[in-house]
Amino acid sequence: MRLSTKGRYGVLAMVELALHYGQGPISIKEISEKHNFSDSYMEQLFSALKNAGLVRSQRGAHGGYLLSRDPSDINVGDIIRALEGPIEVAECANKNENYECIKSLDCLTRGLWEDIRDSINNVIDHRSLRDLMENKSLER
Amino acid sequence: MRLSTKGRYGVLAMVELALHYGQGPISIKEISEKHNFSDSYMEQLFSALKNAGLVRSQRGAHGGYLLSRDPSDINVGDIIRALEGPIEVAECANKNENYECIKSLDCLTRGLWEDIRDSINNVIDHRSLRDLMENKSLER
DNA sequence: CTATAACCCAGCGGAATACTGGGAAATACA
DNA sequence: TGTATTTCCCAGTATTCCGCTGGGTTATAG
Repeated sequence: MRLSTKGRYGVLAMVELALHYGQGPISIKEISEKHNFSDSYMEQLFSALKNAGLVRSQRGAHGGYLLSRDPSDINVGDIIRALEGPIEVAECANKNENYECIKSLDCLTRGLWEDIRDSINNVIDHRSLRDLMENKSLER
Repeated sequence: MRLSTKGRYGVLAMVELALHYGQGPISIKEISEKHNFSDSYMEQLFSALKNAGLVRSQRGAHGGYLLSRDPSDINVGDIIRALEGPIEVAECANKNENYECIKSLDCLTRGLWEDIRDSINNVIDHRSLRDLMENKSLER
């Protein structure tokens, strides 16, 4: 039950961009050197983040990446889903109502997987990059 | 962010035992045939469940496994942790306070991983086998 | 023109996951 | 007493996925 490095590196990198927000682009090299990530691996993550519309890029010398909107407007869920796809604790939990296990015993556990998924989503969808910058926890 | 088959098969198998509670042992064969699991794989899971004290076994003909206590007294968290170890979303989230990342930027994300972990544990620790049998959701 | 960056794509090594197989020891029942 | 049935135990294996490497191309600043 672990997040892959994609999610972890990705969130970390995005926090980095957030801390620089409004101060021009940061290059992949800067980020990966700071955190000891592999350059080309980071590149792939940023490619996905860009496709998801979370960052903008600037090519060429002095180029790099920038957040595409305010840190308070990007939440961790956006980042993780861009990099890892939707949260899916067990296969069946994301299927539609007609999925075969609906009639079998499997269904006794299905609600459980859905609840776990929902609780994860609930955390990551209510935490913005700005919250992380300010080291804020979710008030509960 | 997926549970392994260990966790999924394991919970399912335990629900099966729960449905039979008080009616003698069920063999691995019965369970694995019903759900199309591999016999020997199931065997390994039950070995772990037994070590964790969640089931008792009865060897020989007409033997099998039984819950070691009432279904309402075994929760999903017990089962998943017995089979997969403790929930650990990111490495650092389960380290102690002195872990090195405490001073680095990593810490801005650490609370996040901990919150995700806690929210998962919160779900699985408040759902008993009896709840599953009765298809009860967590009231929220 | 040159250095520096993003971009793009293909492949690969290693670890973990999911599973197989064989042979023991215990128990029920004939 | 013997046989079928079951747990028990351990070792190996197939496969998948994760994390990463490497090659080259295109854009931009100075």
